[in-house]
Amino acid sequence: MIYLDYKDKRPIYEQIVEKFSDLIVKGVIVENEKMPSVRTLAMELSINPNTIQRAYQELERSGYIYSSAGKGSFVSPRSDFIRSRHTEVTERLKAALKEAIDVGVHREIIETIVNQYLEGSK
Amino acid sequence: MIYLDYKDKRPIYEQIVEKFSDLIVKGVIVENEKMPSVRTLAMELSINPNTIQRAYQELERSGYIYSSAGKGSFVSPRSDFIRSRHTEVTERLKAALKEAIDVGVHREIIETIVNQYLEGSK
Amino acid sequence: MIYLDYKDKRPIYEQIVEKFSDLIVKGVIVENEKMPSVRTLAMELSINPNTIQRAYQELERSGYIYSSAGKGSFVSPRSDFIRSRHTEVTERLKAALKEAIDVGVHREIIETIVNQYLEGSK
Amino acid sequence: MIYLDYKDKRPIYEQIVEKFSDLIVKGVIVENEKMPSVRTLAMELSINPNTIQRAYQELERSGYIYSSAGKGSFVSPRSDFIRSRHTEVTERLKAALKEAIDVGVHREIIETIVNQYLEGSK
DNA sequence: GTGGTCTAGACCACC
DNA sequence: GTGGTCTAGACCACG
Repeated sequence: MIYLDYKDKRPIYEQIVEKFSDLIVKGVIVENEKMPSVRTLAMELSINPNTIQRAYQELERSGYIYSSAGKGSFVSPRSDFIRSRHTEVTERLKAALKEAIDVGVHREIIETIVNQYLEGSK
Repeated sequence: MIYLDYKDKRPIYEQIVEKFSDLIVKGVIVENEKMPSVRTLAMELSINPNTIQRAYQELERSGYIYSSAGKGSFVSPRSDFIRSRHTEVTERLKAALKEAIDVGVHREIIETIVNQYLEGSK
Repeated sequence: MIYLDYKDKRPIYEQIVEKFSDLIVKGVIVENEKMPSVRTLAMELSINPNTIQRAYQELERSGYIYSSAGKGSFVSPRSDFIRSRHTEVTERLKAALKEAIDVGVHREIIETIVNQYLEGSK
Repeated sequence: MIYLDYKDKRPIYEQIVEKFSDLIVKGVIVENEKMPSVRTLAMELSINPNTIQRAYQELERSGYIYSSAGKGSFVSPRSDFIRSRHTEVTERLKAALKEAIDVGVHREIIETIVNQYLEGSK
């Protein structure tokens, strides 16, 4: 379900956060579905439970999951995080656009790229 | 000429690299212009010369500047780095677009954002 | 009669205690009225009877209910707990006021908030 | 500077967060002042550095301090956290008021308490 | 020296 | 069984 990339220089817990938030955003894991337990996932990835714990903690802070001791961790209802995710993503888009313009990429090139992606998503 | 942001989580040397690469890309510092010496810049920013040294190394590795022993560091000719910078920036733009679409941001919203920035740059 | 919030970080037994103590304080359940049996409530909420048991123990310890073996649990006479509940609640109010003042919230803002709530309760 | 209460059932890291946020809010520690290093504070309190780390991480997330590897942790400018602190504190006040009213504390008593504190702060 | 990450192993309350 | 906290000790990049 999840693979780690040890060549990636980002911390492991961050990779896990990214993987799961993706799965949740894309609807692969759905509302109120149970997340793998801290211990089992730790064994599966053969890393320390504390690292998983840290990742789950971040996922909870961002509203992707909720946990309750003794029961487990579960995926949050979509409405709880979808808004923040949108603004986060559009902020990144704005930054990328600003940088491209600053660096002097021609407007036509930017338009072409944007249109490609917008067409592809229809 | 350069200000440091201590609340920025990135290493200081990386901030310096970013600041100078920006200045160079935007043409504020031009081809073959002399970079401030490691020692004077270190004093100006009151940080360790090693940190400046490290930043200059990175700038050289990325092709933004070249150094000649005993004389100092100088800005590279534009053609040496401008292309790589462009592809780097457009890659980031593509990634941001893909993610926005994946997450389900409406096409109209993306178009509006893009147009805003393209208009602003005219 | 009672709903659980699984996103609440507090233990379930504590939520149950809070819900019932509220119902009792507000007079929804009255003196000497019988509490639902541990088993039926456990089934209704589909949780472990031990959890209900624990909640009832706490309620008894706090003086909200009393139980007699073989007969069930019953709501205590109001006078038994109402005083302690009042002091508890006013202590919390004092703490909140002190903190607001310490942090530097303007007196006018505090007054406005207080008046809003006092008006609303008329 | 900081004392731990081992009878307190809250986690240690949370106590530390509370102590420092108080010191910062009350201006005992001022803008850009250096926080004790993770290791020295750990030794002083004779607890594990990880626990301090966790506390500092929370303080940073809440905007009270900022940290940079290799340099240390520092108190944020007041403007960075004062707003969030105010809303947090007024929310707590509102909750306390609501509860007092729900439980049936007389309006006159609430008014008396509020006036006491408001007078005391003049 | 600093903060940040990770492991190994333990204990706790809750369910 | 679950998540949550804590300790002990290690390694890393940064300054």
